[in-house]
Amino acid sequence: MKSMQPKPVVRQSIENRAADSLREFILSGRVRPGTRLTEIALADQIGVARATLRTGLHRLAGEGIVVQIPYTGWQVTELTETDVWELWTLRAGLESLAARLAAQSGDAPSRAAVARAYEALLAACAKERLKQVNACDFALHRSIVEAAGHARLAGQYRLVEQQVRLFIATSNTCVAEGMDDIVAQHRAVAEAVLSGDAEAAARQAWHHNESEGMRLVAWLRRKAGH
Amino acid sequence: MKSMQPKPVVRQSIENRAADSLREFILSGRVRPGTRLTEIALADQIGVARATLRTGLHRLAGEGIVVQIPYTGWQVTELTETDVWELWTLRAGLESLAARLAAQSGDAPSRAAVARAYEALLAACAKERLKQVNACDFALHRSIVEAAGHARLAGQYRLVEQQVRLFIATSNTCVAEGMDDIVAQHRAVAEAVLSGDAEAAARQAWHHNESEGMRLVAWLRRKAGH
DNA sequence: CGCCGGAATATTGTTGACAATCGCCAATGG
DNA sequence: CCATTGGCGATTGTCAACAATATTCCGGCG
Repeated sequence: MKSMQPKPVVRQSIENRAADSLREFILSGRVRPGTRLTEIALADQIGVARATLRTGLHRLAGEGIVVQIPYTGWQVTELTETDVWELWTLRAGLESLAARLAAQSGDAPSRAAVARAYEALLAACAKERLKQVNACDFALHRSIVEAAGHARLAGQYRLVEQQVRLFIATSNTCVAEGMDDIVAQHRAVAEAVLSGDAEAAARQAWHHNESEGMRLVAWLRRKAGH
Repeated sequence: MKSMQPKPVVRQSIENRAADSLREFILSGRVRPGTRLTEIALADQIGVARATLRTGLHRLAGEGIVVQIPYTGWQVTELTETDVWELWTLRAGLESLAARLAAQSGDAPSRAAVARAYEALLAACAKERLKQVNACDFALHRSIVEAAGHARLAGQYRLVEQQVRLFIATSNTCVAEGMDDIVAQHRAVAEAVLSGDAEAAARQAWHHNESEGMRLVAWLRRKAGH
């Protein structure tokens, strides 16, 4: 009877809590790319010592979310057209590998998770709720990567995903071109993974991310040409 | 006239120097996997304050070289059979992508660097100096990744490479099965990259790393079976 | 002798104070 | 007027001290 017991205390250092709080804040898009963040202000805002906050910031710098400017401050990462190309090609490469591994050796529970994530995406598209579609889109990608059963791959993918989130939250773009397009692109990947077709899964995962990345790069170019 | 000017002063924070010193120490193989490292001892050894050293350790933890045990100490990462599989599959995936990009769009200087690195590997194999062969092997791989012109890919590859180095430095194994094998495996990759054949480059880079990884996993299994 | 509980020890986690650096602005000199 | 220099303020970088935690050790009891 779990409900008869008090909930276990979650142990997490203040340093890690600070990093998590900062990450959430920055990935929310509420602070613009290039914004200077100072340790004194942030430490005051989240209620920890400055040195504790530094640990968090160093961690986010390692994740590519902030950039350290020595003796000056920290900046929220700005993502250029080249950065977008890099993120989407890297995401394509990592996901392609994950889809291949998931198709080859994903176990029944992880396959079920992929199937559920795909169904959730379909349902969100049917309701045409863009925010929910976006969340389900990420969740499907993630479920495929988790289905690969490869911790390092999942860890590296998470770093890329965070930067993809940062870009989407701060760039005022809509990644997809329509609900039908979203469904079609993800169907090919999901079906290949679920049917165990490793080659097709790898190819479709690559293609989906690559084409999305090229679309975004083109969007950035048009935007820059105003 | 560069020689008419004093050499620029290299600015690097003590925190970063500490991280570099620690990384070099650990990757040298002079400390065994699983060894507990304490902040007090390390800080004393490298001559910085403990809090400064902590920053360095946190950085290495983010790179997967050490593991943080809260309130207890830090440990040099131990790499299991699963870890080896992960490292080599991930390295294969990243290098496959890099080789594809290098073959597609590597510029002339970076291609020349790949060619030089390959020639250096051939020369080292001809002399049968294993330590030099190993260094040239890493250098060739790196040159291909740099030729991709993709900073994030190169950054993520570096993290994998460090852990590969850690494994090799601490595992008492010889990765290759002979000079002829080394040459043959690397020739296929180098030639595909240099000839601009993206598909072949990707395929050969994957195959080389995958087969090497499988060999190591098999070696670990034999070793564990004693 | 083995187990358990409490205390001690050795460390890490957090904090605040001092040292170092950078950027900006004003003053000075050519 | 423009370029250079110096000073100051705002921050970051580093350090040492205190707080918190986990492990080890020791003593007592069954």
